[in-house]
Amino acid sequence: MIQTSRIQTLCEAPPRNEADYVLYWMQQSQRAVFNPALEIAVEEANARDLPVLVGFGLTARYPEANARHYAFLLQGLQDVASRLAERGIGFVVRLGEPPDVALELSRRGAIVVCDRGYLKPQVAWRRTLAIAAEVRVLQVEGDAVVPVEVASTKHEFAARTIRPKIQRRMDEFIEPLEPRPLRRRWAGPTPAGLSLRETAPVLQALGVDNAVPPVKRFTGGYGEARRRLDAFLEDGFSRYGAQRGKPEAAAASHMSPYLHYGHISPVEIALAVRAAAHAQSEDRTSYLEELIVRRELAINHVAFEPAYDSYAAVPEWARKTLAAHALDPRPHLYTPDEFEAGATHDRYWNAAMLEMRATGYMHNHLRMYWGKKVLEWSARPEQAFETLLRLNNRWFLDGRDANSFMNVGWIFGLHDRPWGPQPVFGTVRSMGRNTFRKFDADAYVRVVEALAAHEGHSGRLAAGAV
DNA sequence: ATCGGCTCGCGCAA
DNA sequence: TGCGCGAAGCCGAT
Repeated sequence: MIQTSRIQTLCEAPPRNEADYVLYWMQQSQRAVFNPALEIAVEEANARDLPVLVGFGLTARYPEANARHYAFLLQGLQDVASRLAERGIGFVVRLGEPPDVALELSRRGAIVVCDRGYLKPQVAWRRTLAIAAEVRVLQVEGDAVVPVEVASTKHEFAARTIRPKIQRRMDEFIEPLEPRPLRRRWAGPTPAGLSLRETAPVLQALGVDNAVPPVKRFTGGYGEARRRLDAFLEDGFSRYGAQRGKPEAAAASHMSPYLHYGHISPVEIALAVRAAAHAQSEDRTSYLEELIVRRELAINHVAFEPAYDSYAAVPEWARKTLAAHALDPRPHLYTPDEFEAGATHDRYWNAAMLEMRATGYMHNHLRMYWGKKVLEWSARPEQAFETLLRLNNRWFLDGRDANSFMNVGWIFGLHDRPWGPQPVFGTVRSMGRNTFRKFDADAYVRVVEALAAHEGHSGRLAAGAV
């Protein structure tokens, strides 16, 4: 049963009688497993004795998109292609603006089903289609556990304000989703589209920024996401409680890039975590807190704060105190390029930057330290915000996510409380060397050097003064 | 090693 | 209107 609160009608036009298929316009939920939009499309098709066609619009014009992001995305689409073929569902990927691709394919469709995204470009795409479409368009929200407006109808101030609202409702939404039997398999020729057999020619055709190369550390797609999840639950989860604060221990599940591209459903992860055999109940609780409460606080932030991608999204108390300290002397001052090059005096900070550049990932706790230092070592907080957002969105596989905007905002006080005043930070929380009391920072540097070498980065980190 | 103070605003109890 | 409390802070006193 798919909860009706996951479904919204974006275009009220009647379904088309003379149609060849039901179209699922896939953009956010890039998976063929545990995808409620896909299952709704199957139900709609079965009701009309039609096959299902899944269409995906691939644009190189998405803000800040680069070869790293697209290689991962295309691996995910390869996984989608093989699973849909097995299930007898048609699949076409076309170059173009997603709503244009969807509109074109909708002309032979009885209805259109799409998934939901929360960022401004994703919302705009769906609005564009909804205005132009000549058939009914249904949106199915499959990448949040609790649909955004069910959790809250306003911008939440902090985790503690949204937590009870989510916890009250989440059990209704943590339910299995079985694939529906398909009445009619896709039989005709597949509409013209890109071949996904090889990703390199597609990257070439897209002409995306090659300065940020693909990574070996993470391979995209549902199959890979599920394999990692199972390995984590078998092995890592038993160490999660004790080790999760330790970036050098690799005790994390690394689901964030997969969640960002919709390669795996958060509901599927939540079910698996609840069922995990060797887990302590505390570990389950803290994992679900991050997966659901924290992640959906980020979704609430981008859904209800239109300025989420600018410094204006930082709460007023924090902007005031940072402004009052804008002229404080900075003991170290770097340009955005120096940050990006990992050329600071701080060896541990540089290691974090190298992990990000070389592998597209950074441990959560280090993301905080790393970000707080960019605030501390930039000439102005507004500039630090821009630097952080750019680095996040450029190098992280999970960049350009709702979480990216929340994490950057948190550095400046978003969803946080004030603390005793410090230079530069004012009453915004600062972070310093205490961070490294909690884990073996030198071991972390060695881990990063090994990971970077595996990605083809030569040489060791410069010694640095710290 | 541990503890209190620093400081703001939401949301609930009253 | 008062009060408890919050993403993992820092500093100084004991």
